[in-house]
Amino acid sequence: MGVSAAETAKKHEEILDKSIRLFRQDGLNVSVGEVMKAAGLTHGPFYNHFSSKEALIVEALTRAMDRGSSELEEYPKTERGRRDYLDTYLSSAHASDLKGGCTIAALAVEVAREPAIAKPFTEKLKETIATFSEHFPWARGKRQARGLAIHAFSSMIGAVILARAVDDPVFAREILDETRKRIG
Amino acid sequence: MGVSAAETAKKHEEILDKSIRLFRQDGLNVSVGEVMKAAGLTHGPFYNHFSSKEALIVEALTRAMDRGSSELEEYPKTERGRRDYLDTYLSSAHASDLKGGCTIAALAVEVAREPAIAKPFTEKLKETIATFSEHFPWARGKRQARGLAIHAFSSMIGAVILARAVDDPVFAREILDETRKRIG
DNA sequence: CGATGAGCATGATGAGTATCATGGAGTTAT
DNA sequence: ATAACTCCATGATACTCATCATGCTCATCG
Repeated sequence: MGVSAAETAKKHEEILDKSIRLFRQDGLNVSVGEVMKAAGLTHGPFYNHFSSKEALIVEALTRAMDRGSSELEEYPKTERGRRDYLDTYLSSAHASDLKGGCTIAALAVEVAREPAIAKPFTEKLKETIATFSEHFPWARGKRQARGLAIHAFSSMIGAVILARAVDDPVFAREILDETRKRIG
Repeated sequence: MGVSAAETAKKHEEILDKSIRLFRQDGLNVSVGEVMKAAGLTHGPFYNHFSSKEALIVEALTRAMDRGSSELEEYPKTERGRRDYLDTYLSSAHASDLKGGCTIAALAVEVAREPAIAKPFTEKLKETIATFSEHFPWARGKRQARGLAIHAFSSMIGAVILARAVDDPVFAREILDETRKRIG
């Protein structure tokens, strides 16, 4: 089954997109076979696309975090835009959408265990914090924008992680709402 | 090699203690064999102690979170005690000690992926939040102690998780310090 | 249009995994 | 003390996994 260059490129994209969803959902130990199945292929051709599973992880993680960054930057720099972003991030819908949600919240802990992927993660997190402190300047003029951004972002990450781990929807929502009230 | 009841009980404890350290360090997919080796046994007798790997996970997680709770309660209810607790939690030493550190920060994401263990996790987290809002009443009298406790705890969890995932010690410390400055 | 080569499916390999089966040794209840 | 029982080590079973090898099929380039 020879395949055109365009289709090959499309499959490559597909592997990346499906894999990051699986990684967020089930963790980095999702098997190569599952990734390929999700992309509509068998396990074999994986190594025509990536040199190893670790290479896929690095590439998928980098891309996903890039997307997260540009999504963040797309939000208008108005008060309203910021509110929407925070509302969305701390929504029950986001907490329920592990697969499609924030990559940092889903995978940061596993990154800590796999130092090989820490470098791209660190870069992207720095960008995110920078964007945050630029566009969400709660303390504009107080020279504390960055510190406040770090605190706000940490609490958002923590809240989503806790809300997801919790069995009780009321408690989960309380975590999200109480956090939302206190940032931005 | 028959073994006395006392030694058996001790081995049981050892399996629980070593396993939770391994789980925090490397995640819940640490193998039964590794756990048993860490406890000084071979893989076989595992099923004399636990009915399944999942049973071990539930028991180890519950115990670890109980310990975390009582540790938290042990801190004196003085201003100084609270400060020490927060300083310790948001220290570089804690961030570096994945194995021995906070179970919630290490395993919450994996709990979200393994609903079987969500119930004990939820119970223990509720206790933790309750203790927090009782003993760390930043807003005593304002009727917002609980909300503030949730926000503070979320940001602590998030900060430790991010600091651990990050490659750059200066950035990691910044995350911890900026968070520390803004709670309690 | 014909040769080349990339990407495909199938299948093999070797390592790791959870769990169960077996038999021995010492502890314990009788 | 003796019998029974419990926990141990070793080994077996039946997966699953990452990675590599093979051969085929078409897209692409000359």
